[in-house]
Amino acid sequence: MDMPEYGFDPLKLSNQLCFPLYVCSKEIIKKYRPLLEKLDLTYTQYITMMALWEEDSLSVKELGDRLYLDSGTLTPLLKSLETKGYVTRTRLESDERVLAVSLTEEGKALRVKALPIPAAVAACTSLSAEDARSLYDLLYKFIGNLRG
Amino acid sequence: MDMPEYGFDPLKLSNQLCFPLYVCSKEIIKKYRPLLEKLDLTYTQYITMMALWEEDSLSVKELGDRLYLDSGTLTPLLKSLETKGYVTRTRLESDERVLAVSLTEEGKALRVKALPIPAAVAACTSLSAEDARSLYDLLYKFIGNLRG
DNA sequence: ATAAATTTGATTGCGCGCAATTTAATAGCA
DNA sequence: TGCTATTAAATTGCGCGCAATCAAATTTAT
Repeated sequence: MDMPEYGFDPLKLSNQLCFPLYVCSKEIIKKYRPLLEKLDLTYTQYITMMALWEEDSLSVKELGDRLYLDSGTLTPLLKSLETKGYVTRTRLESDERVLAVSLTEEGKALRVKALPIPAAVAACTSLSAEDARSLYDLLYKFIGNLRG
Repeated sequence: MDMPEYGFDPLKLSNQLCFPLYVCSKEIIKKYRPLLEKLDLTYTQYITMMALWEEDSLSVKELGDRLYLDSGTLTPLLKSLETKGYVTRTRLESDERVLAVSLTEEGKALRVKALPIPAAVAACTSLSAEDARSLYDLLYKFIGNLRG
């Protein structure tokens, strides 16, 4: 027989922290889509390019560490970026297990077209600078705690 | 010819707000996986069940509005939940376009097995109560701004 | 030197997530 | 009454996201 319940319901959607995280992530990525379409990139491809714009020639492993993605996601994604002509994939002579991913000239040039994107997306959100900063800090605190 | 750049780089991964959102969402859902496995639910199925535990018998449309999901995601997901025996799918006589999703007895009973999950996940995060509250509030502020 | 363990990446398979299209049913209106 | 517009789901197709497995190369310990 069911007992009546009082007070806090741990299973209410509005009592979850994960649910708004999940929604925010999806909804904000949705804002990127029309902008990235012009560059022929998906969001995951975009952050991969960002990692390479910061440091050209990274291994799949290094990319995975920085982007929190594994090879099951990266391998087909990198092949797709190679097909688009944005990156090359070359195995190291010194260690044939390591696949080095590097930008092509076209891939490097794409960065200029991507430059206005962050501000364009930020314009959709209308969070104050302080709120955005707080959110940023809390998210990284969260990630830091999770990694273990 | 390239100009040297000074100061803020809008395309640095560490200058993005979306990236840590995306990572947090994925990493926290990863924490749910082993817990939900025991209930034979994925995370998306879990939040669908949560919506139904809150209010039994919702249309696909209502579920989509509450969960920020569309029919392309929900239709196969709900068929899967039906196959597992957790929900039924019935069209309304009054309006045959509307598909009512309702809990079976097994689906209702599953709630008890799910009760300890939120606390178990919260234990992984070790955010203080105040930080969790701040994060929660900022995320909903963010969602509120995005909906337009 | 050689066997065992580790590391790196590829592959496979499944479940979203979503845009676009289609089908069916209802509501609004001349 | 019909005609149109709208709404609700389903369907299709593609790209992740990730667990699990596999193969190859390297490191290590004996």
